[in-house]
Amino acid sequence: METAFGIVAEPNRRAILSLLASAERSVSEIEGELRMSQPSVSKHLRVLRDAGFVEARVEGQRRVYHIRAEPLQEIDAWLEPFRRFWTKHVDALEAHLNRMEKGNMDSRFRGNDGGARGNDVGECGNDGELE
Amino acid sequence: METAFGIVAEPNRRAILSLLASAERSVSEIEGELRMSQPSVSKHLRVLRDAGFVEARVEGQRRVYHIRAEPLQEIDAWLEPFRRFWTKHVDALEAHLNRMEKGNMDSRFRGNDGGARGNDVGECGNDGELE
DNA sequence: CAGGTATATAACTAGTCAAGTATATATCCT
DNA sequence: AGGATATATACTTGACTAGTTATATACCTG
Repeated sequence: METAFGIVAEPNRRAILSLLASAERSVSEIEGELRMSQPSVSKHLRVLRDAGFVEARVEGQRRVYHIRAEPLQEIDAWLEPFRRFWTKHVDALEAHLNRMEKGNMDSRFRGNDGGARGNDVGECGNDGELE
Repeated sequence: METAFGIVAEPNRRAILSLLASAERSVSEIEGELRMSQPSVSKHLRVLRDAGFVEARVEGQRRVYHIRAEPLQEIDAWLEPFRRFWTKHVDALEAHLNRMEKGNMDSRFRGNDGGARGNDVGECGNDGELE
């Protein structure tokens, strides 16, 4: 499965990515934390690396793997046309914004108020329902 | 493949979803626009329906399918811990926020500064998965 | 009711893929 | 150098899955 979606379809691969999301790790660390066999980890990492999800830094005899953004962004981008299906209602929006901003804004951005960006909004009447 | 990711890994399924993102359609309409065989479309729709991605409304002899948000939101939520990898830089952040807010912010939220929300992050959302 | 249209399902087939076992390569340590 | 540690790869096997063909079901129209 060549596409980013196919790569991420594998549960162990998602587990590896989630693990690396918090901090980079070596193969054996992943092996230990996820309770998978070493060849399995290596093979998944190979797939992830080929697809650009992760990158390895050689450090002695270990390879330390870390996340690369691009393929994940691709998935994020694909979701775009669908977001209107859950950002229509206020509470859903708020929840989503909470999720979005949580832990991402560093102080550099705090002054830049998040709400007032000047883009075309029009109304929020959510008319675009299909029919 | 039970998980939302597995469902979306199939290219034809993504094509169907993308099609339905713009407007609901009947089976034969999908069949025509995507150039796939009717049984194939029906089978994919069955999978998508079972997984909650779409819902069918019976209309005469046609079944009109439309998007349901939940499973897609689930994928969106999974991406959360990774967004920091591309929202670190200003322009990327701005672009992302633009995408997020466009058409979604109503006046109720304009005053609410975006950066200060405080809730816990925890770590990787769904580890206990493997098998 | 008959014939046509729209959609769903069944059975089979071929391709894909993940896990396991065994082995190869590379680096560290003494 | 030699042994231990860390990681990668080869090969096989079993499971799953998408597509096709054929058929079933439901609805609609005259």
